[in-house]
Parts: sequence; structure tokens; C-alpha cells
Amino acid sequence: MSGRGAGRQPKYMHIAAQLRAGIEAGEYGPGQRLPGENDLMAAHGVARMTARQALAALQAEGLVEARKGAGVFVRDFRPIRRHGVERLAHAQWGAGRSVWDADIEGRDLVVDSVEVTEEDAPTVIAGVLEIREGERVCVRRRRFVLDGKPVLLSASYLAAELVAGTAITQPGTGPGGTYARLEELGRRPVRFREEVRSRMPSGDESARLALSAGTPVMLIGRTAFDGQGRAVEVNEMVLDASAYVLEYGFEA
Amino acid sequence: MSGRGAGRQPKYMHIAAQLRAGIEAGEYGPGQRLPGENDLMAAHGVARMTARQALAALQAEGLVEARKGAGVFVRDFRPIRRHGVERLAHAQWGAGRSVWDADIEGRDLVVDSVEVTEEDAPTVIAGVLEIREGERVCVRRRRFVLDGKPVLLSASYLAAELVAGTAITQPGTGPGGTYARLEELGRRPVRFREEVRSRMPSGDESARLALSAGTPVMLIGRTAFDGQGRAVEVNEMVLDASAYVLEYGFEA
DNA sequence: CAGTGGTCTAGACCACCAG
DNA sequence: TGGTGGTCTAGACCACTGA
Repeated sequence: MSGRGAGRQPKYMHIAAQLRAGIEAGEYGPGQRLPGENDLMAAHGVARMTARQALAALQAEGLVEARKGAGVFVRDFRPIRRHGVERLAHAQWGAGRSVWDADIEGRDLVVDSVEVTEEDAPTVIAGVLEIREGERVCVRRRRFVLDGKPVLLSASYLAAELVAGTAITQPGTGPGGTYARLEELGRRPVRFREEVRSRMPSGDESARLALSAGTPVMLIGRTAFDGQGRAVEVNEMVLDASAYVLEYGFEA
Repeated sequence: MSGRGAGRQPKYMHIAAQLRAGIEAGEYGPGQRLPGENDLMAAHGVARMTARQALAALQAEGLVEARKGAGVFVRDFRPIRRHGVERLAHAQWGAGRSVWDADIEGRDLVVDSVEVTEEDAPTVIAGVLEIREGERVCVRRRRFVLDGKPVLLSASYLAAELVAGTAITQPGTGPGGTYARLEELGRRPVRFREEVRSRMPSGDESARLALSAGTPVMLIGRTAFDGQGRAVEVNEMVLDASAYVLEYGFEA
């Protein structure tokens, strides 16, 4: 029976395609359970590993989520809308709010594992901040958890010399956050650049964001520039791609 | 021997971690060949499927690429930088250039499978363009191939009524492209909104972009608005995430 | 043509979860 | 406690690649 697998494509792909069609047709709705390995073995007369391959393919597409001891379930996608421009408008942080406020509209946000350290500047960071490689930087690491689900890892880098003695070196940065403190130092951010990439997560990222298989991460590297065009902060973010839509608006 | 797998984690993860460390340490450079299934079986005394699982894990992370009959090779990441703002500045398309020109700096770009059709507006498109659902839209589908590798699928939607009789309904849109033609119609785009998402590709997307396993896609949905704030064009793009960095700049 | 990865079988033991 | 998915073995044939 092995041979070329009925028809044209491999058996496991055929089984996967059938399930995928069922999901898209709404036959299996979000959160609902799919036929398990045993069901597929019986229904299609295949071995265990073949049924597993079919389910693994759907997992790798992020369509489906396996829960040990329970079954395989259809995932759903209800993203957070992150406004790249308005959220960093001066009116936001100028008024003492967090830049995050613009995004979440009353959902339950927790910032955990806040960690402020002083470290040697990594090469790329030093390059962007235009400081000597190995010079000290203040690093603020945070994890954002929305409605119980971690959605974002953030690491903010600022020249240690610049921020020494300010609230930026404290876990709590005070009203308006880091940017308001920078303004008090005469280094108010007036321009931002964000670079967006996407890839599959490392094992560490996958664990810290509690990602299920088949979920990519989006990486945002943001640089804040002051009025003289000098970079004052670099923020490296790792986002659960299944939790976010990024929005950017601009003029022609 | 099965049992709990030496130490703590599953055997295949241990093997994968070892290879991953080797890659990160530069022991296996980009494009270089990794130990194959047979090597891993011998080196670790495991079965075929276990060695395969280890390699599959690295593929799923996008670190590595399997070539049938040849071996498993380390991938590299040399992205195209896509400037979200400058590329759509009026100076670009106003001067008769393609909006693409800003991105590629003399690399070999081919646009293939250009396809212009008239279709019923899909629900979401109709909603954005503020036309009745099922009303006719002009759809321009294209695929962009850079240095022989497909990198982007694009589908542009415009109200059929608006563009009837213009070059927009032709495969070639003339100097300055669609936006220059819209300007001639008195509907010059002045503002853009881009929404960025990321997920694993569908089978179709994976095939048309020739993606290797473990490569996500980025989705950009761009809406162009005219001076009256009316949406004139919606462009749905699918990007090979391993080929792109998106860049956005804006003021505070 | 020798070696590679791709697919497949038919077993096995385990940890976890729900009823 | 019974069923689920997670891991693992020891075989097999295939298509493809590269020398």
C-alpha cells in the first residue's frame, strides 16, 4: 500500500487537506475538536505516524492546536490592533499616559518580569545609538500579558550615561514613562523608525510567549530620535503574531 | 531505551539543540551542509524517525532547509528593505517611476503572471472601498520575482466603475502606474494605511512563493485614500517573511 | 549508482487530561 | 481509568541529486 499514495499527493497531505477544508467550511469551528489520531487511522486505514503527520501539518500552519490527553482543536485569531503612529503621538505620553493605552481598550493588561539592568552595549545596539561598542547601556526588559496570555516581550536600550540618576533606571519610570523623562533631559523624541520582521520563534521566545506550534513572531525594532536627529532609545520587541495586527498610516 | 530519553528533554530535542548551537557558533555556516539522518542515527544511536524529528524541528524554526537527495543545509537571511513611507511619496510615482523602485537598488526584478480581471467584490474589500457588496471591482494580481526567487504576491482592488476605460484595466498601467492614473481621474491618493499581520502560509501561498518549511508570510493590507478621505484602492500583499524587512518612519 | 531525504507501516511505552 | 497526544523503534520502498 505504501507506493505512491492514492491519487497524486502523499496520503497525509490528502488527509490534512480534507480536515483543512472542513475547518474553512466551518464544519469544525474555533475551539472545536477535530478527529484524533485514532479516528483518522480508522477512517483512512493508515498507520499512526501517517495520521500524526496530517495533524502535524495543520499544526505547522497554525490552524490547529494539540492538547495532550485531550485532542486536537481549531485555533482562532482575534488580534490586538497596534497603531504604530498615533500611539507614539506626543499627545499620548505628553499627557502622562502609557503608550500602550491606545491599543487595548479596557482589556486586562499585566506587565510582569520587569527587569532593569546595566550592560555592555551589544554591537548592533551600539551602532544604532552611535556609542562606542561595549559602552554601558541601561536595558529595560518587560513582558506584557493580556487577558492572561503573554503577547509581547520588550527590551529597551538607552545610553547609561544619558539616563544615570533618572527614573528610567528604576522599574517604575513615573507618569508618561521613559519618553517623558527623556523630554525632561532635553532629549524629547520627535521622530521614530520602526522595522518589522517575522520569523519562527526560538525555543526561548516560544516558551516565554507560550506560543503554540505554527505561530510565528513579529519583531519590531524601534528607534527614537530627538530634535537633533540623534538616536536616544532602541526598543527591540517580540510579538506573538497570532495576537497582533500592526497599523501604520502616512501621507503620500 | 525509549523511556524518558536521556536526561530531561526528548532525545530529538537534545539532538536539535546540539545542531542549533553548532549553527549559532558558526560551526555550520550559511549554505553549509548539516549532518544527515544517517550521521545522526550513528552519532546518537537513535532510530531514523528520531533523527528526522530533530531535523524537522530545525526546519520548523526556519533555521535549516532540506534538499531532497542532497542533504540539510543552513539557511541565510538577507532581506529586502521595504520603506513603507518614502516609497509611496508623491515624488516617487509622480515622476513616472514604479513604487517598487525605491526598494531594490539595481537587483533583478521580474513581474510575472500579471492578471487583470473584473470580479464581484469580496465582502471585506467592499467594506473598505465603501461600495455595495457584490459590486464589480477591477482586480490586478501580480507576482514579483527578485533574483529568480518569488518574494511577493499582490492583489489590487479598485471599483470597476471608477477605472473603466483607463489603463488601469490593462496589464500595463503606463508611466507612474495605477496611482498616476488615479490622479488623472481626480482621485489622487494622498493618504495610506497599511496593516501588517504574520502567519504561516497556506499551501497555495507556499507553492507560489516557493517557500521552504518554517518560513512565515507577512501580510500587508494597504488602503489608499484620496483628498476627500475616500478609499480608492485596496492592495492585499503576501510577502516571503524571510525576504523582507518593513520600515516605517513617523513623527511624534 | 550510491546516498539523500520523503513517505509509510506496525508495533511500543509514556504523561497527561477528563469524566 | 480510558483515551489522548508525545516519543521511539526497526524495518521498508520511493524519488531525487550529484558525482
